[in-house]
Amino acid sequence: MKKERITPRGENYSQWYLDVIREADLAENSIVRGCMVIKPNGYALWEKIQENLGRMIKETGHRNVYFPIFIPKSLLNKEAEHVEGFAKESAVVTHHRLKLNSRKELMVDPASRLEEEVIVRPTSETIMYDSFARWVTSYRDLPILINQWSNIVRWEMRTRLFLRTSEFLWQEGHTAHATHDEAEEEALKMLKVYKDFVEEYMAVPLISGEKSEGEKFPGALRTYTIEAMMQDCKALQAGTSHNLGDNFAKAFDITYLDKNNEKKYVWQTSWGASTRLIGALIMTHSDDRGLVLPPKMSETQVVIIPIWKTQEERKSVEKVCSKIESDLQKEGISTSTDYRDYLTPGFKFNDWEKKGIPVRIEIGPKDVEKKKAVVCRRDTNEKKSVEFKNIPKNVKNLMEDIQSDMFKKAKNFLNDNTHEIENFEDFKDFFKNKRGFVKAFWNQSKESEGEIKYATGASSRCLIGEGNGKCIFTGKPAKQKWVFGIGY
RNA sequence: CGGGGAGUAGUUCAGAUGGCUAGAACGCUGCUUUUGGGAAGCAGAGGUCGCAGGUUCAAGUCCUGUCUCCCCGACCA
Repeated sequence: MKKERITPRGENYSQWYLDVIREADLAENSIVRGCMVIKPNGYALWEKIQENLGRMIKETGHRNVYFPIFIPKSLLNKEAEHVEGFAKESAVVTHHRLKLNSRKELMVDPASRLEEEVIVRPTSETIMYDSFARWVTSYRDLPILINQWSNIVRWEMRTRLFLRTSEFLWQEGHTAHATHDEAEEEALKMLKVYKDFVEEYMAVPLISGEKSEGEKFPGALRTYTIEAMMQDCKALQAGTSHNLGDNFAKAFDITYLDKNNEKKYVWQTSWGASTRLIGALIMTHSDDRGLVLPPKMSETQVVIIPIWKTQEERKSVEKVCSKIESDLQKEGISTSTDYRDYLTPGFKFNDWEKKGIPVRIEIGPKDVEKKKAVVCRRDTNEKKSVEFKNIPKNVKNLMEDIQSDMFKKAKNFLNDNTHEIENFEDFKDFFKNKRGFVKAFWNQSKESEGEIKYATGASSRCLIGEGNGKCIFTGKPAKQKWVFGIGY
């Protein structure tokens, strides 16, 4: 029996998002508050990120490390802004033992109270930089270029699968350099790596630039961001890269002797991207039939659906399927054939559409006879009949077409919903009725940012360029052009 | 932490003013017929009605307490 389609976008965007995740079997809420269970289909997406972003991180000279999940409270306390930024969302370990009480119930053993509480890492700057202080003594030890794949805990009040969970997976890079300029170059280089990965592999178009004072990372000198636009026109911060200046070097006493035997502080960067990227992928491309995956992010790129009535037909169809499957694999295309015999073809079509598999090939008795198969692309639902011998080449081209068409479609959407606005009345008017990115000149200050947010719900996303114009808020001459939007 | 809503089968929910053996749909198991866009019939399995008290001849339903979850805000990748 036909079930209702996935909730249409627009009516209830957040419900639609959750439906896509459920129907594609990516993840579910855990019984642990605010945490997420990532199921195999969802984890496969994370593995694509690890594989490709991970390779790009290594290619830029960084090596992987692992630091403890626990951070002594005293370490977290060392950088003033940093503490303040994370204090409100920390999970704290206070005891190390449980015991059974007289009713055989488990309880915390009060005798096991830790002398110093440890914090479950909300990010690893502090625990890593404590080590950096010992690793660095000479200019010859620099630069330090490391990366860590790990989980992170931030005790958020409100959570949402992939976008904001109390525990999430991420990658965090940490570097130390001899000079400010070298650190700045590194921060920008890694922002570029993120942008390249997200646009090229995930087909998610971005705007990128520096964050405002109010939005920057606690403890950073400057924060750079990549921002994506979701289909409800809200902005999603998809990754950040920070120039930490010498703030942490001073707090953790990370110093080296330079060529002139002078003691200097190091200059640092950190940068991270998380499972939120998966949320960005889902919200950028999915439609009312479910998830849509770009070929470069899909574990299975082509699914083959065999169709038969009689056992004889089944034999000849399966023979053709396995030939086509091996032909495709020779072209480097990952395939899967759905041989489940207790389901109808219609059910399977729908099943794989919900999962976002880029291309479906239908092969039945009619096709075997004509030596042609029906090839259907997920992103446009376009079907065509292709001769068996042409399938490998055809599908290979289709992979590239889908990848670039998905990017173009999302890019057009972003452009169509980006506007230039020059005065605050129009600005307020815009966010009253619509959503999207607004480019405007702005003399940034924490106070005006707060007032803009109060009046419109929008906040600055990033600085995108210089020029001459009038500040959107004060009307005074301004040189910086910013992008504003309603954020996730 | 503010404002709403909900806890009943694996899932989504229905069970009005208390009343017979607690229901449906989907899912699950078996058999049969099906199979080119979410198949159909028949037969089954599956429940401490969130938890703890109380009122009553009788509580999923009323009262008190308590816990949890969801949605919208404030906070954040």
